[in-house]
Parts: sequence; C-alpha cells; structure tokens
Amino acid sequence: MSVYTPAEVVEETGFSLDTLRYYEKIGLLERVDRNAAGQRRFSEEDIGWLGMVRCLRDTGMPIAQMLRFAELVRAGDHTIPDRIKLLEEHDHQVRGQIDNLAERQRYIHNKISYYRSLL
Amino acid sequence: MSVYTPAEVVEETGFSLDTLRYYEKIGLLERVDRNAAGQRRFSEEDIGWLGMVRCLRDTGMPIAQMLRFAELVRAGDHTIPDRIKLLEEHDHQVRGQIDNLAERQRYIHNKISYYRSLL
DNA sequence: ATCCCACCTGGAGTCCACTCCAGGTCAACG
DNA sequence: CGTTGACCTGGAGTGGACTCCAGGTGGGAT
Repeated sequence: MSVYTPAEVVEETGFSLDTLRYYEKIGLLERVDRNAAGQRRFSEEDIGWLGMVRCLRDTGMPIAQMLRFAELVRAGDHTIPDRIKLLEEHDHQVRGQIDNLAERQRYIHNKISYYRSLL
Repeated sequence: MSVYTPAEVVEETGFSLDTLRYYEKIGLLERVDRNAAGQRRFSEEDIGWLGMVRCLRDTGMPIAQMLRFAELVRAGDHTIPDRIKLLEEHDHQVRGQIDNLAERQRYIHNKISYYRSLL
C-alpha cells in the first residue's frame, strides 16, 4: 500500500496543503495517518476520497453537504441507498446549473451580436 | 417612460432590495433617480441593465469585472469593441464551466452506477 | 388623524471557504 | 555541524458578496 506525502497529494489533487489540513480539521477528510515525526502520510483511499471531494466541490456542493455525504460513507454500506439519493439530487442540481448556464450564454451571444450590429 | 418602485424591481429582477442598494453603492448600478421623498424610482434602462447584471452574475462573473463592464458601457459607444471582447472572454469562461460540469457529472453518474451495483 | 408599511442612510455584521501566521520539529544535504 | 526546507499546530485574518440594523421620513389606506 503506497502512501503519499503532503507535497505529493497537493500535486495529485490540486488542493493546497492548507486546504487539506482544513478539510481534515473539519472532518471532511478523516484523520490522516502520521509518520513517527507526526507528518501526514496519505493513503490511496484518501486520494480516492479527495477525488470525490474535488468533483463535488467543483460542481458547487457546499461543504456542509459534503460533510453529510462523508458521514454516510463512514457509517457503512447500509447507507448506500442514501448516498445514491444524495448524489442523484446533486446530479439534478448540476443539470440545472448546466441548463442555466447554457441559457445565460444565449443571452450573452445575443448581446455580442447586438454589439456587432452597431459596428 | 414608466418607472419602477423598489418593490417592483425586487419582484422583476429577483435581486433583494439590499442587493440593489449595494449595487448602487459600489457603482454597479448608476445612481438611481429619486422621487421628492428621496425614494428610488428605477427606469426601464435600470431594469435592462439589471438583466445584464443578473446574467453576468449567474454565470459567475466577479463584481470587479462587472464594474469594468459597467464603466465601458458608461464611457460611450467607442468602447463597443472592448465590450465585445470582454463578453467573448466571458463566454469562453462559461463554455469552460459547462464542459467542466458535464465532465464532473460523468464522474457522479459512474459513482451512482457503482453504488447501484453494490445493492 | 393615525397608523402602518415601504422607504431612506451609514455602517456594522455574517457566511463561506479558505489562507496566512508564529513558533516549533525533524531529516537530509553540503 | 549548520542550514535549509518540508512539515507540524492552534488560531487569527482575508475576500467576496451580500445582509442586517438602528434610527428616521413620508405617503396612502382606514
């Protein structure tokens, strides 16, 4: 089982070291292992979880909801239906965001066309 | 020329009254007319501009950049090429957001499928 | 006439998600 | 052996975008 130093995780996940520490502090990331010197050594699982966190964060999920999801994950397999439900709701949310952006984009295109017509 | 009371603008634009005042205070909204009692009376143009602001805001443009755009608009017609440039750049930004969301959404779908496979 | 409710102003407070800081430890490199 | 430099902790600070508050005015319905 390979482990990752903080610098490697920063590189791998794109989160800053401060953000990783913050996520651990608030419990979004479960207590990360330490080496003898007290330095973090992230596991493969931590990396995987951080991939999920990145996805949820980048699709606009608030930290509070990610925490709820994290708790479901920790609570064990019997929460899988709840996790599916949460992700499906979030998926709808994301679809809504995309549709909304596409619609706003049409407005922007119209505006650009209008401006061009004035030249 | 019809005018709108604050309550009507709130209704029409979906911005809160506090947000409208805030936008005026920072100059995102040009000084709105007042009636004899000092109450705001928004013009048709204000409404139109607020539509643009809503579009830009909802596509994630930071206030600082909206302010730049507002200044271009106020500076007159010779800034139209600059406005087109700004909007085109923002349009790319929005396209990027949409693509990114769509990609993240695939991740979410995979995760949901995976969870379903465990049931 | 009176009462309420929509407004007004300047300024303070809030929320979120980080980000930075001070002061300290350890391992390695030259 | 000294000095980086990567890392640690707890806690304070930041930035963006509002949101709320206190104290006050004015106009319209009853």
